Amino acid sequence: MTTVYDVARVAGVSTATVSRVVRGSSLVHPDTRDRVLAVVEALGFVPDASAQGLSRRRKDIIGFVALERAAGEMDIERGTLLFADQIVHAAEAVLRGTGYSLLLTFGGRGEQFERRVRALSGKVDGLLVAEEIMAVDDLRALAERIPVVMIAGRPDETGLDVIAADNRSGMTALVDHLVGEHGNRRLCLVSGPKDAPDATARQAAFEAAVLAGPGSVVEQVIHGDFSESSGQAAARVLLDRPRSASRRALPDAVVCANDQMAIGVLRGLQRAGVAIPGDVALTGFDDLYPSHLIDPPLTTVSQPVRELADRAARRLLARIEDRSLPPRAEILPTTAVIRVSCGCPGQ
Amino acid sequence: MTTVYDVARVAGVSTATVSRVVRGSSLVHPDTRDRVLAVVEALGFVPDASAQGLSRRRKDIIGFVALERAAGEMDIERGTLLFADQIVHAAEAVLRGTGYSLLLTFGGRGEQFERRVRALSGKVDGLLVAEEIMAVDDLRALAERIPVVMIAGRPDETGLDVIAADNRSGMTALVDHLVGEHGNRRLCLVSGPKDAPDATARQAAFEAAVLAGPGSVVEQVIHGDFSESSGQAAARVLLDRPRSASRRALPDAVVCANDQMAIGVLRGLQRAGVAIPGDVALTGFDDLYPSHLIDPPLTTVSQPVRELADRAARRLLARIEDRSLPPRAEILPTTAVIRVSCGCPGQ
DNA sequence: GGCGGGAATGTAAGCGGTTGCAGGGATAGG
DNA sequence: CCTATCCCTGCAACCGCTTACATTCCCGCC
Repeated sequence: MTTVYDVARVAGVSTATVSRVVRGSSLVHPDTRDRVLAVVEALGFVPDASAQGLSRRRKDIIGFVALERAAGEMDIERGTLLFADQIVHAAEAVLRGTGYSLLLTFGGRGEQFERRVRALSGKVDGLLVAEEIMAVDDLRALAERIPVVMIAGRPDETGLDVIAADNRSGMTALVDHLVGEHGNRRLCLVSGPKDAPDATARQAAFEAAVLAGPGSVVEQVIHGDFSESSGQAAARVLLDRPRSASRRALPDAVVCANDQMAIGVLRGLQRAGVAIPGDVALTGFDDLYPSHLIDPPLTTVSQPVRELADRAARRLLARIEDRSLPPRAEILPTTAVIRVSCGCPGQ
Repeated sequence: MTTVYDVARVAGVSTATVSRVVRGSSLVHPDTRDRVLAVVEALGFVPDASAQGLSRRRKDIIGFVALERAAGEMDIERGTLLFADQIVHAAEAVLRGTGYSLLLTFGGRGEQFERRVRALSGKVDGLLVAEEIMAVDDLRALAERIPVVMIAGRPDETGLDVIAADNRSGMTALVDHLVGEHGNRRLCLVSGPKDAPDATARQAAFEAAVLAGPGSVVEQVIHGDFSESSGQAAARVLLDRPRSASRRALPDAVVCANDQMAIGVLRGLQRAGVAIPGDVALTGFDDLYPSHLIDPPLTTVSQPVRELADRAARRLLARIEDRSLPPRAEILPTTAVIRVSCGCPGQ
């Protein structure tokens, strides 16, 4: 491996000069610079990042930690671009121009994982943490050593930088659309697990929005687990509802707390001969699924994933520059994406 | 930032001992070890990876370089798990147990990109390079400095380690299925660009397999560009074919060189009232799309992406251990994934 | 001619770990 | 009681690059 010493010797200068040339310092005579550069090229010299990092106290690497889907989920998710992947791409794009690189680790809670993140923290200048992957205490401990920015965590009083999306705005817009544009009155929600923060936030927003609508009512809330199969189960529940004189069996619209469950509901209802959106309007949440493959295209709420990652990366870089920045929670709005499953015409 | 010196001082030992404890060396008295460990914990000491890297001549990081989809493609690809993402997950899974981390960079050919990869090479112990992202010469130059393993590149005489998939086996199995099981005789191929190695390989395999079939013929080859819209264009070409006494307008089966184009063809034909697979059998290639969202589920050829990445990662680790390993090209078979669009019953 | 000043370059001290080698203490054997 | 061994620890020299500070050299000007 060629080093600055090799280059210095061959070029007949000191290592200081080599370093200055390589790092692009201005205080080098053009002739010298050219000579050194030629030698660098000839010898194929690439500075060792460890040595640079040690000397400059900066590694030019930032870490990204996210949940790995379990092996079981893998098949379910097969073919879908995950939240984490989108974040990776967006964050990498920000870093691209800066000389920083992205180091990543996936995993889930657990002793082993904490250890890995800890080791990881020695390799990076800052950490991007997606979702609620670690206990808040561990996060705080981490944040004391290196800058940490959370993506999509609960923007609570952790005292950490957080960039998150607001479940409310999109859900409200969605319900307004369903009620206002399409005149739906009797709405059902297929919610997530009761202990999932996102699920409860979406449910609260849903209920508030329906309550605010002219004459609209929450007819039923069914709890799923965010999986497609739990969506199918929800469909069965809907289909089994007794029809009475005062109400038809199916509601006007079914709002789901994520896209996967919406797909499940869609499949379940379609299989029973229910037309979507003809008989029932249906919506999802997240906009992670490739909606153009679904028939009908799914009306949903879009999380600004790339924007989230983009801002988080920038925030982290800023914090690395200036460790004393006050931590801040930044909340981005979600938006309703109107496609066809709500009853709107295509295209 | 606490260092080994801090720990040593507090624990009343030398830095050597601290280092030995942290690295898990056996030559430390249990009592000493416990004392040091306690201090490490109390002080929240995490060894600096740069210093370790410099000293041990190993960074415990491997790099991954892949093509970034252009901004334009982004929308088309929206919601699909990309080749690169799958590789990232698989490679990371291999590394997870080893103490190595994955550092990644996306990009495309171009001066700027070469530079970035070069700088990257100073940060890692080895490089995983996906697809033909760099000129072979640049790759060779890289490989002279650090271990490099290519994923899915052409397994030609580059003298580099390559792990690639074989287009032939899957395509052959697919055509055999179409011809043998479903009795299709008149087949069309929607191929890729003429200068794309994968496209030509798939086309050659297709033609050979059809030729080998009992009475089967290649009725037409249409060239697309791997995009969904080019698939739609291909559908138009198929629909415009003159029908004559000797042949119906549509072929028995349309084989596509990737899934995207297959989706395009599907949409185009369905829109014209053609039933898939009732009127025409249709197949894709890659199995990257979330086929369970498509109606009908797409019969296609599966690239063993995760297996590719898994082996590449292992190979790279092996090469890092022993730089003198002879380079080897490893070719994995592709397999036909029979779903519904070929005419088979679902589930 | 002498001197202040600025530009270009060199010297060398770190940066924070790791590890070969040496030292010291305790135990066992002579 | 002396010495050979075996453990356990410490000393100190790197690893390769950066950078504060020192040095040298060249101008220009009084």
